[in-house]
Amino acid sequence: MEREAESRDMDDQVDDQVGDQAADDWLDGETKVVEAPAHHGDDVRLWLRLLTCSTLVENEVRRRLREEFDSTLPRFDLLAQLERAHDGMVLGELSRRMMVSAGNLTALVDRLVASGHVSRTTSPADRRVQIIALTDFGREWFDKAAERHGDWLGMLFADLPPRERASLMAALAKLKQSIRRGLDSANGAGSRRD
Amino acid sequence: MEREAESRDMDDQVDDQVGDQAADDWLDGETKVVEAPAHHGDDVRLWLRLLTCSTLVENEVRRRLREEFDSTLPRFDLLAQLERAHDGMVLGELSRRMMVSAGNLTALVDRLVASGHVSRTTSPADRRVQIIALTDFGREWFDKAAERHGDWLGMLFADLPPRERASLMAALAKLKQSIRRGLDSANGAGSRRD
DNA sequence: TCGAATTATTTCAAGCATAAAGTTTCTTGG
DNA sequence: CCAAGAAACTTTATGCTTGAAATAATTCGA
Repeated sequence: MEREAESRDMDDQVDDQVGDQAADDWLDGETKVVEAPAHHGDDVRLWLRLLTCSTLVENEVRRRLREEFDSTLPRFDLLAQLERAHDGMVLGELSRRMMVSAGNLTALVDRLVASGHVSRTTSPADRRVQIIALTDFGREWFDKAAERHGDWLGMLFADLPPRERASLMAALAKLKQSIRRGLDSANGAGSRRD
Repeated sequence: MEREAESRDMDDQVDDQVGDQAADDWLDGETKVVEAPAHHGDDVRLWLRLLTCSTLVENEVRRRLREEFDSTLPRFDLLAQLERAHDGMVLGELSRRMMVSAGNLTALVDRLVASGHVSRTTSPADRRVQIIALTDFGREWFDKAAERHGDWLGMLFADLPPRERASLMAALAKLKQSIRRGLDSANGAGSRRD
């Protein structure tokens, strides 16, 4: 078995000696010999490193939102999605973009309506549809928070050399493509529009 | 204000025309002129891209853990931490490694004790301390789950070209360093041992 | 047209996560 | 020795998150 429990924080101290031996255990074109338990050690390490970085950033952003704005990341995220949609956005679309379940949003939107940041309107065309939109107050609030949000990220990423930054952006784009393809092939090859 | 609400999913379609004009608004070595609201557009884009990737992976791993093992990511994470600690691990250490609050773990450990995956023992040396350890059953379970976990990641990352993979690993290491430094300088410069 | 299927959202139960306050136990300085 | 303080953990209140089931509205086919 693979030992993958390297503490998410120690991943750069861990000795990387897995050595992909699982080239391909095929005798001919049809018979697989050993059902080789390919280790995927590199994959796990990559994932843990990615996860560590996003957790660190996420926790800091959460902390700051709470301390400076007495708010939360989901609230900020939702307003951020709405910020460009000047005519509001349908709840389902919000759900897809934020990659969270619709059931989740019901309560979140409730709270944001209660605090005056967004409005919720039933679509006249289709009475099933809820349209969520920023209020003026919500927009003002978001503008302030977004500026600080940028500052925090700037601070966190300040020591990343430009070279690494560029290659990170490029590699993450490739990674995302790979993930999407992986999701498509594994699960139904249904149309991915999100 | 910066417009940063590019849907986390559309970030590679978005036209990147921010154009870092905020070089440095200094007249001499002492006086900052405009308190320039540096946009940090690149920082935000980098963050959103990172976040999208980890959310996609995380959601898929959660889904699979639930469907194939009727389990959750926090449960898996906790067992993964324990897997290497053959004499168990103190709850506080677990909390630090998993980057979650201790209060959170109390209930999570309760459930894992109830399901027979881990044991919880009060340290004889210090009766405040709780030692959490894998049971045999927990270890067997984890071994199976970890193998599948590796498979899933292998599938998701399969289409990532080796070149990008290498530069991603390297760049993420740098990124993590930058984040850590950012956290240290912003908040207290207290000793970071985690 | 009318009933079945589909779509959009809400409700529900359970689990995850946090910060702040509380409890128990240890440590330490006087 | 013994209080003050620190440390490890738990409790509490609140919010986020999910999947599954329920509800309501629309669409579509016969």
